[in-house]
Amino acid sequence: MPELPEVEVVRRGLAPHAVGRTIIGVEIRDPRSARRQAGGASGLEQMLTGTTVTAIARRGKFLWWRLADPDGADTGHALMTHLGMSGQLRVRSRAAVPAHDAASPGAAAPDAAPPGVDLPADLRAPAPSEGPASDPVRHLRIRLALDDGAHVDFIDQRLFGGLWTSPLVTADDGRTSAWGSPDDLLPRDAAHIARDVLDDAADLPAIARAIRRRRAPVKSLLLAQDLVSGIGNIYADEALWAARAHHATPGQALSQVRAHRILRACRAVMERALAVGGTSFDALYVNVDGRSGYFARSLEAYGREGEPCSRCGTALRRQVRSGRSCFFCPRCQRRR
DNA sequence: CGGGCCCTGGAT
DNA sequence: ATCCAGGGCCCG
Repeated sequence: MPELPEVEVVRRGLAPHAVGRTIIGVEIRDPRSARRQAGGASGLEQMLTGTTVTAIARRGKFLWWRLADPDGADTGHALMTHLGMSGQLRVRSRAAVPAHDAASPGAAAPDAAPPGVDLPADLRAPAPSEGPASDPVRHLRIRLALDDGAHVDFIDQRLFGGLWTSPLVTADDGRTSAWGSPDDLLPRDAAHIARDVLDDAADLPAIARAIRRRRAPVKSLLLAQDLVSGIGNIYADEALWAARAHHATPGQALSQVRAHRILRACRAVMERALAVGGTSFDALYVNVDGRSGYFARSLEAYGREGEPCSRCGTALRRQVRSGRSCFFCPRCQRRR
């Protein structure tokens, strides 16, 4: 499940392949992955085709591509990417396309290619029904063809993510809007997202004060992306474990010191995850599967119900709150 | 502010 | 055959 560190790994992996490239073709194999696009699938094709990527930026779990017209002027819209639960972006150079990935005769419907774009046969996506359920190719939803022969595949098994364009607005604090952003502009659809804990412009003491004004359980406040962004269910549990805080403690019940400590724990766990995520990176494969690297080894709380707490040996417990699992140590993480 | 919904496929 | 996981958005 991609949270901030995984999305940042994707940003860093995508940028060197995409920045400076022109999008010459857009193939939407499942319009549900473009459902947030005004004008639907054809709207997305029209907005992207012929534009040049000038930057890849990220705030929280939202990733966006800055786009310029052929004359170099900013289009005023960004290509938004959200990975949701299962989204991946994969960059493939033309040479790296596997043989089975090339469309066999008759595999792709005649109308699969976008109007006005003649994609070479080896750049066309395979039919969605091909391959076993475990094959990521089966979940290829959108393919962007770049002018150097490479393409970027958006793969999303559970369809919670998507690609769509959003007009640029100005960040209200006037600072650089996000990691990788060249200026203070950001997409309107990301303007309500708070700065994330790795953002230099994030004011952790101010966020701590905001948490302390709220009555809701601290974990649900950590997950509120308009308060502080980038934290998902897994890293929330990890940070609360590290800060020895109980997920159900009301924000109002926290001292400023404790609230600040929890936020610093969020930052620390994200930094550690990002450092590990970088190791599983491959130049031609933008890996977003966080489980493969960091998750297997470093999780202290998440998914470890019944296992001993590494600090005190007490069996970790699991509770369901608001439909989400909370893993915690009943001894280290007291509700206060 | 909590719950339902969007989705799929692996686990039970 | 049913349940469950997850992020974000919309509803009440």
